[in-house]
Amino acid sequence: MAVSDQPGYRNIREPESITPPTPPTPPDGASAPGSVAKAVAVQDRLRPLVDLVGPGPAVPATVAGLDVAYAESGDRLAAAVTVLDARTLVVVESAVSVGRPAFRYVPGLFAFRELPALLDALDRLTTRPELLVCDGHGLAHPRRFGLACHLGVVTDLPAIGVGKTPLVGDWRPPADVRGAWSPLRDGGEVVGRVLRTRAGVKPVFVSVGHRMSLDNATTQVLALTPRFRLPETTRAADRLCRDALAAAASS
DNA sequence: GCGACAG
DNA sequence: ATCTTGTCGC
Repeated sequence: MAVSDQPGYRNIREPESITPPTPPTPPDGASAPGSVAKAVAVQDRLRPLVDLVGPGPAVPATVAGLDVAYAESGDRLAAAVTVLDARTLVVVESAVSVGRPAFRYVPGLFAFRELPALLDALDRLTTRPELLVCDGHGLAHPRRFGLACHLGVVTDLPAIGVGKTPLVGDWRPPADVRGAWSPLRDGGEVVGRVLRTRAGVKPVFVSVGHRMSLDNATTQVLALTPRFRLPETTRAADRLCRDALAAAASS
């Protein structure tokens, strides 16, 4: 079956000349494929490497948040990683990387767009965080290999995905109480949880990325959301990459 | 053929 | 993702 015939993928075209002449492709899945078909192939190859058991750290010392901001022109981006003390939620280290989107946006292939810049930012850290909290999904993905899985496998760090909107799956709104959740089901399996991090506010979509159990992922997200809908890790990274983009634009 | 579609 | 006008609430 052709890629363009697969369910859930309309309007898929080859990413024309958005990707500059690409150097030799490293075999670790960290670089940008030259086509949609190759990107899907990379996901299919790396998916078996996801550790679905975990359970991951119960009391991590440090937790990293990752996020990316785009220039309005869409031709420039800033990726940020912020490392927080998991107990105090204070930022202890951070790094940014400014560059170009590595792939056009295609639902399901989102990781290829941001991964290179995020990995570059991670490389600039002196600390190795004990958990990655990604802005996007992990297993809650059409091929069970969203950004959080990709980032987790490539770095071999425990990782979870926290999305603001669903990509796949059926769900019912959880009770309007912080901590309430309902399963996110797709294709007959539970791929994540719809978690209420604040009463009276839209829930978030939590899924396993790598080396984490869904229970622990839920626990960690609640620990990171004492006050706001989104994890403090994500909020810190969001602020940082926006600021970095603004700074890069004016210099 | 018509929707649905992380950021 | 980013742009947008107004509105609500602390």
